[in-house]
Amino acid sequence: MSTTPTPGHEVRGSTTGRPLMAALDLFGRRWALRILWELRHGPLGARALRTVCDGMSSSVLYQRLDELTTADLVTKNDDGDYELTPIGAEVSTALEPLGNWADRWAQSLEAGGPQAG
Amino acid sequence: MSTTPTPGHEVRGSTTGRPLMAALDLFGRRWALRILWELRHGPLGARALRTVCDGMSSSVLYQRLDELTTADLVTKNDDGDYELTPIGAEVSTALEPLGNWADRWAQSLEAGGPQAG
DNA sequence: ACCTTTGTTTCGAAATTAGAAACGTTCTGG
DNA sequence: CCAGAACGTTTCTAATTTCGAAACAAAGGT
Repeated sequence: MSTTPTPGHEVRGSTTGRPLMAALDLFGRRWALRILWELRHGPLGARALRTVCDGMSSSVLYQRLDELTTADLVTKNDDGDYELTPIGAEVSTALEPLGNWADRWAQSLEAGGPQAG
Repeated sequence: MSTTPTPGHEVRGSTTGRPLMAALDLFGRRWALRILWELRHGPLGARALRTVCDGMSSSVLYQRLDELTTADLVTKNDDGDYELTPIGAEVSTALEPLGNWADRWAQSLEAGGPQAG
């Protein structure tokens, strides 16, 4: 199967076809966000990508790569390495605030703790 | 089981404990991002939340709610409704650029198409 | 030709998600 | 207090997804 979520189509969890819902479906699949994140600094070969992703299973790697390629977020360059497309590169930019947020999150958990009132 | 990813701990897909990796694990679970998104405008009861999420299965809803609560992103208010915590509300803010991105993504797919050169 | 590294596919096992059903509680109206 | 309806939650089985290892082809180096 190869159901890559795309704007304008019904996706898992939403029938509206809104772009954000397609994005949330696509990015909600395991490792999808991570792959984009790891490619943000430049192209990587499949094996290298798997290594930086702490050894994600190859079957999932290729499935995600296929989805992300269909979604035009990732492409294979002339060297055979995977890299972000222009619009794919914008994802990691759009995700940057999330990186900052995560640090604040960590601090807030240290400070108050999840249970501490 | 109840393995809620938190900063400082080993999470699925990363052994470093970096906050972003914990976030990526937590948010990479089905419906997690969507729940935060749907709560961005205010509290919702469980049943209402399930409705706006296009009928996500209740078993997953409560599992996510549990994880997000443990992660201190969601809390249950005095009315019994679920709402974002302060740090949880910052997630949807941090996610806003992603909403804008998704619209550009949709346009870029319409314009060139995934396959079109 | 041989060994090594990389890219990719396949397959059974393990984990996650889906979906429906069920149960207790709360609220509304007698 | 008693029914009925809506809500919150838990539980169980089936389907889907992900894991993890193994295998094979292609490319490079010696």
